Amino acid sequence: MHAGPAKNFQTVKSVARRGGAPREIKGANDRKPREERWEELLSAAADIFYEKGYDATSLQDIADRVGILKGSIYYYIKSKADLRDHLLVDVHHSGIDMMRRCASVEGSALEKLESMIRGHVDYICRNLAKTAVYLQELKKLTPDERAAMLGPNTYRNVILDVLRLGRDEGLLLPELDLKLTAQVMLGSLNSIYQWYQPSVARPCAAIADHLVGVLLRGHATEQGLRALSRKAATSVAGDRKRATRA
Amino acid sequence: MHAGPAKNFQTVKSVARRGGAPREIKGANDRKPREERWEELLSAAADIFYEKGYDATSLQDIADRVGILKGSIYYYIKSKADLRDHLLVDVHHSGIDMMRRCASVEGSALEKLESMIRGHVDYICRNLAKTAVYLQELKKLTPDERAAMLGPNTYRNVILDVLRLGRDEGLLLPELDLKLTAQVMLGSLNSIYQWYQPSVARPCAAIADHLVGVLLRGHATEQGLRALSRKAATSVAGDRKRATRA
DNA sequence: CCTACCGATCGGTAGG
DNA sequence: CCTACCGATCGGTAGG
Repeated sequence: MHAGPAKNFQTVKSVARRGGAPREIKGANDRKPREERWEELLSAAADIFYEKGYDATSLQDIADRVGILKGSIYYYIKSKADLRDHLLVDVHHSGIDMMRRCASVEGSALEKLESMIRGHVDYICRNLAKTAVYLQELKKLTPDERAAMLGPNTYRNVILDVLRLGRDEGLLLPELDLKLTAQVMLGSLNSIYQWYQPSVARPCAAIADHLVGVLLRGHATEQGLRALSRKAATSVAGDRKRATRA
Repeated sequence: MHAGPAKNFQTVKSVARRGGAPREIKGANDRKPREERWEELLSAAADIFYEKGYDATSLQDIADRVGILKGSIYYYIKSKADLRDHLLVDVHHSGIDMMRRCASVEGSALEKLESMIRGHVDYICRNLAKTAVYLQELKKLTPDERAAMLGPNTYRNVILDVLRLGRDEGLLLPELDLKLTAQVMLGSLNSIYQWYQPSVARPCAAIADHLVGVLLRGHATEQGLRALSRKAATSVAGDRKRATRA
């Protein structure tokens, strides 16, 4: 299943300890620092949860991948759900932070939106396993559990704030239901994890470009699109101009 | 493989036949006809798979909901996976059929596209549990398993065909990568199952309207949008015109 | 982190 | 469809 060193080196250890000699005799098989092992556990858990799903993953699977015994995992966690919750909280906060930074770039609401789209697509592609676990397992929690675990901040609200700004600036179509818009935008971006697979042929940036184009054209006013195309050569509106010329 | 349960209804039948008397002595506790029970099983399975996920659902859960013993489920299926596969195949074929019918409406590619969007949104909202199970469990299969179970036809290809038509008609932006476009469109529509919950406040049709608007504006040429707005008073392009005027 | 272990539950089956 | 059952595995724990 995985090629690693032999796993039961305990006897050697106790012998070495009793002898008074430094216990790092076996080098490669030595215990790792707590923090390091913990990171290994989190990342192995994310990978296997991604491959098989949380429920179908046993602690045995995770222990095997990391190279310890199943029971030893309880040296680090209190329950299987505990391991999952650590992942959810980590992903949530790092993702929301990223989204916030993107929302705070200088420029119009459309430029903020473009930055958020690129940031989110990039984040998902770079953290496929963790994002997938996050999105899939979050749905199984009740709203109360979710709020207790992650706090009141949501991706949807970060997007919604920028949408409201854009509407006030006259850059977004006035007939849009902004809450629905935020939900659909977020869903469209999130759905990437369902089909994306790292590939040279279609890099992550190409997907981001595509989504920026479709979503901005889909929601912005003519005025908004013109303002955007006046600015950047790399922007969507720019792409559209170029394509139209060709 | 998926044409309903095997047809060996043995014991009870033969007893009834042999005795000649009607076997409906116990009234409330009576066995239901095989087909009826089978439908109950499929629908209970879909609901519970949706609530807890396939892996976290035990056959005991399903048996309890239907009111039979766990072991008795094997009168209808050969394995737990068998039950899931029946659901996947059913949803796939009924969904693809619906999509095909939408794609064959008279009119331009944009009108076909609008019909497909409405049809798919409606299908998801009306079959939330089954769709969710379909989308979630399908991802866990290898491409080979998927092809063996569902055949070569995919949602993505039905959409792709219409997109190619639209590009040839000059109704879609020429710079679009159509395969990527089909994938993203499908993902955007599918993501509805992640957050939709039946509600009077925001009916399914409002979501469909929104997506038709965003997706058509996001992908169509000016010419395509104008042609569409010339036709229907309820179309998106019409909405945009009205909004711009306001 | 390992040893050694437990109760509960799981999918599944033989036979009627 | 029920009775009666099984081997395997699961999450988890006491104690070092």
